[in-house]
Amino acid sequence: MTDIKSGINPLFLREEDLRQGIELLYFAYRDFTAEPDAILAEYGFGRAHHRVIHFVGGNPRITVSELLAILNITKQSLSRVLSHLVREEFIIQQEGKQDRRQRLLELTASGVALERRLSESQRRRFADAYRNAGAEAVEGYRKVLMGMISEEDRERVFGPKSAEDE
Amino acid sequence: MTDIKSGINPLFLREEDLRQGIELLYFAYRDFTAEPDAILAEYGFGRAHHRVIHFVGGNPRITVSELLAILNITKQSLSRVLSHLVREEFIIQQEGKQDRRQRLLELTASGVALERRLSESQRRRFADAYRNAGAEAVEGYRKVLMGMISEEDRERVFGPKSAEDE
DNA sequence: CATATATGTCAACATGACTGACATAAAATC
DNA sequence: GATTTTATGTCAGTCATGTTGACATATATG
Repeated sequence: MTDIKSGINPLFLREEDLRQGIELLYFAYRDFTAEPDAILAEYGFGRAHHRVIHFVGGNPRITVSELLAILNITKQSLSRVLSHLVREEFIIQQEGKQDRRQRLLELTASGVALERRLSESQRRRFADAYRNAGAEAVEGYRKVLMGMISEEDRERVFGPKSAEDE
Repeated sequence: MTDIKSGINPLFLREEDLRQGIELLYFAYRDFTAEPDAILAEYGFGRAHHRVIHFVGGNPRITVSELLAILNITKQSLSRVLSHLVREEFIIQQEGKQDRRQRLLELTASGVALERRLSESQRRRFADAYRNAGAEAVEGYRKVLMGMISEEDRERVFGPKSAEDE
């Protein structure tokens, strides 16, 4: 099943290597969230807050529904962390001008500061790993993971470079 | 931050690219757990059960403390899922021969069957991504992620099995 | 005007982490 | 042989973050 398909079965498709790939992803993800988790705890925030801060930071004036589509959680789940972040003034909501039902989300100054602090930790980790692995390896990392994520996410998050709506 | 340290600052260390690397890891991890989660739900199991099944499957006769060290959770957390898996006969515990305090863990026949089913889903995903990306990219993927995980995990999980790159 | 959409809220529940305290059997050590 | 340490388990409570379902309100759209 892992094998016979095109007749060719490259070495890196051996079960053992696939298993290694799986575990690498598991451990890397775990280690990569550890440091931000510790920072967030200082503020009484959790990983869910981080995600919101990350994507609002990267997509200023994003709508609630766009954010929900990216995070792929229910509005009730988002509501808890988002209102928490708004209450503590890390995020502000502004009424949309074209569509006044929308609450456009943006980081406040403290939101930006926290976002920087959190992402710095992760960027450092990536920068180190990238530097040690080299440019070619980075390209490989991208290729493999890009092939693993759903087309939906790929288009939504990595596809567009053009500004749209609003 | 996107630092100047060795004087050289390769293109792939630009903040934008580091951010892409971070998001790739986030989305890949999420998508990669989705299918197993659905399978597990059939059995009334969750992601925590999957981890136990995975590492017991890959390390037959593992002790509880070794498993705890790999999973990096408390014994109380492990206890809940492990006893569940034992009760439903996906895992058996055998008294250690040298050390009779130990409960060596092993998958039962149904445990193996479930492990196969879960890992098949993830192996397929990896095999596809690997095949599309090519051998060189796979090597890059490994290099980057290996550099991102803690030394502890690297040694414990990837050390003894396969001698890793230079 | 009628309906669809964007957002929010209440309430209940599940999962999987955590801490802290305590229990038992067996191994290791004095 | 007595004591201490280790491997494991258990009770009880808490927290973060996900879920479903029902309902509310303002605004946009046909």
